[in-house]
Amino acid sequence: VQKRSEETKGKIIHAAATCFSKNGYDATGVSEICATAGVSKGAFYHHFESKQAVFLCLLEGWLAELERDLLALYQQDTPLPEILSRMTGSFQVIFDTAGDQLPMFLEFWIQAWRDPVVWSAAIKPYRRYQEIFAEMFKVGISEGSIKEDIDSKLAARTLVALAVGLLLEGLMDPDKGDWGKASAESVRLLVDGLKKG
Amino acid sequence: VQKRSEETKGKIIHAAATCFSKNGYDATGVSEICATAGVSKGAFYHHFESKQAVFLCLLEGWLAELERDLLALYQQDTPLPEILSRMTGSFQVIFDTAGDQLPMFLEFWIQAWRDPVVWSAAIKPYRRYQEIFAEMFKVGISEGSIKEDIDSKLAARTLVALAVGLLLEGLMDPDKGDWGKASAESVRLLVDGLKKG
Amino acid sequence: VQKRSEETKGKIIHAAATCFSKNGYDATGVSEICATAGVSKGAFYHHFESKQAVFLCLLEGWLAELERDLLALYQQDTPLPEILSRMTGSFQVIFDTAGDQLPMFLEFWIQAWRDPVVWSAAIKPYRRYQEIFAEMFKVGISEGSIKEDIDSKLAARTLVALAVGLLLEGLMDPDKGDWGKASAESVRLLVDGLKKG
Amino acid sequence: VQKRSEETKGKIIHAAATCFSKNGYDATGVSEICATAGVSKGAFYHHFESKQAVFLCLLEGWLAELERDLLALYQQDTPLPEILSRMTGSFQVIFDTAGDQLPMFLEFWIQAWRDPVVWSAAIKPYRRYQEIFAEMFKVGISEGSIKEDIDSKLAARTLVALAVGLLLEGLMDPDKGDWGKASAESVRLLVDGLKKG
DNA sequence: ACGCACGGGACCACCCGTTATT
DNA sequence: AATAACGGGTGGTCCCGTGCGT
Repeated sequence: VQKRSEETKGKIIHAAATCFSKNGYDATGVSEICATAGVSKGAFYHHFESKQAVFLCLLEGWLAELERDLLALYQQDTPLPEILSRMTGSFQVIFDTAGDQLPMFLEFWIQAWRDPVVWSAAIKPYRRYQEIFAEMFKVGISEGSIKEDIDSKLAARTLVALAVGLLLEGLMDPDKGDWGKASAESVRLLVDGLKKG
Repeated sequence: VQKRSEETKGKIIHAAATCFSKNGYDATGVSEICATAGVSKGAFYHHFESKQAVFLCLLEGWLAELERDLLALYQQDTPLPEILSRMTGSFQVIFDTAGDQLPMFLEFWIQAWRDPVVWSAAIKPYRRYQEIFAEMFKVGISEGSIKEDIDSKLAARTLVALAVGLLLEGLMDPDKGDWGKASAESVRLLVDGLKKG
Repeated sequence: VQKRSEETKGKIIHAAATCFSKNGYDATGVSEICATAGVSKGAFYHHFESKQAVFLCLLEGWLAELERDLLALYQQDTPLPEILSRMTGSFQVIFDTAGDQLPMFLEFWIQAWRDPVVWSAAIKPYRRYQEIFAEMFKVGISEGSIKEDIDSKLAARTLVALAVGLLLEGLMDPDKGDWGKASAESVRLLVDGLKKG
Repeated sequence: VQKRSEETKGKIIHAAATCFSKNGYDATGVSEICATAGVSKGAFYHHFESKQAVFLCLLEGWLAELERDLLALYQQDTPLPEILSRMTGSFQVIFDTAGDQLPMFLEFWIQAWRDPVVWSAAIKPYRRYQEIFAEMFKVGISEGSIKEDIDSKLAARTLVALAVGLLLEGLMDPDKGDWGKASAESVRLLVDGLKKG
């Protein structure tokens, strides 16, 4: 079977995520990944063309998961403020569970800025997130929970940017215990200003 | 004289900024910096202890400049919304003038996350920025331009995070012509929600 | 097979011995070793962790061989003076065959003085040699060929020190033709003083 | 005046001795010597042509001192065994006072083996030491304290070699407290074998 | 007599990717 | 499918010595 093969590939991907998170893309060597995964270089280059290929694989998985989560939120039949509240409520959870892989986010960003291949793989999903939120705000306006004079696209853009900014701040701040709560409050501060009444 | 020395050091710093911005810290070689600066490796290591030392030097200069600009804004005797409006108005200018060095910002952040030395050099000024903005908001509340029930610290934190997020977005977006304007609008969206009446 | 591997490793070790002997440990570059061995740097660092690792490998091999030879002498059932005589008789042979690698001995010593790792690798066997000789002298006393009032440990220590001193002298003296004979005479001079009657 | 000049030169020489002893000739950088001496490289290269020049200067000083001490012993009007006894008695003193510079001895030896310039500077004095001792033994024979059938040259050579060997052993042994005494005993063991009666 | 800035060249370690081998 | 050996090249650091200036 090729079950064994899939397993090896999984180990490599997992190891790569760990290494990239810990030391960054550039500073991580292929040998290091192999050692962490417990496989040989031959195995690595059998499954992936290059170091970048693993990185892209990682990126795609991350983006797909993010979009899935987002769409799950969107399709619920709930008022927008409630949705955002839930979302922010899950910030701390995100941090606690996937906190180790969070530095990867920065790594993705920086590589995307430099490498056109990574860029095009990252920018499209990113735009889609903005569109999803814009759609949410539109619904919010039509359902009367958001002020009518708000530009839904601008609001979406702002919200996403704020989230990104808060994420970066969370990276720097060692006080991760409070990060989720504080971030939720920040988002609420923004959203409160958009709410009607 | 040691005028020559200062000149050489300046050339190195400038070259390093260029290279780091273009290729990132890790991918930039010392030889590359030297070649760009037009100096020898001997000269480089005469002025700096290591590659990291140049990086730190760059970071400190950047942070100092930022703080200077911020304090200049703060000390003006103007209503807060007007101050923020001016600030956002200068966003586009920043992008046009120092746009090439903006990737350095990300580089700073990522290195700060990894290296404790860089971190402690970056985190203090960052906290100071937050405090400056918090002070601004306090003044805004007392002068009656900001809602009384706003937590000034939270507002400051949110504003800075938003700025950081917008900056990152600007990096990704090739359409830099509109970035300044769009960012200004985002900030206004946030601030409008905080304004009284 | 891994026969090829063993061969490469052997070539590297041999080349390293040559280079260290000729130019010394510090002055020998890894590239030089590789060039002499006819292998690439990749191969070198595949087989050894560092330059020091090859050195230690060399040292261990040398010490092991020495101990083997010594024990072979010890286990013969012959009167002590005869044993020593044979040993000194082989001095010249040593010089002629392994003469080129003799400078390594000094290199070992100096590195052992400086580096604790090398030191602990060298000092134990060295002490063992002293013990072996001490044992020999004890046997010599009990068999009546050595004066009874001789301290066997002191005699062993003195003999080893003399051998070391003669080795160093041999390094300096370009007149290697006579070195073996002269050294044998020196040792006999010492031993004669210890013999009974 | 050039008193200042001499002072600087002295500082450099002293610093070089310290550095060479601590890290060895090859591993010691000129900058390191300068830093230790508290002078600039300009000063260094004003007084010495190269790193080797300082080394040679050091070597010559050392050899001259040694010869002076030896001749002082020789010219005393004392029986040989007494002279040797005194000499060995001063072993421990040597170790305690000049112990730090003792590694220089090894450094001298190894450099002498490699560099003809150093070699010729070192070999002549070394031979002279042997001759001095040979002369001593001759006197010892004629005064009746040494066996008549002893070859004075061989005895001298053996004695010097033993001293050298003991010196090297002292380098390796961390237990320097006992080294002087033990060495004295070793020399006595050899000399006792040469004494008449 | 001495100080500082500098030149250019090496060295060790390591890294990415490939080939021989199983 | 996976291993181990290998190739060649780069990277940061440091070093010896020079030359200008005082």
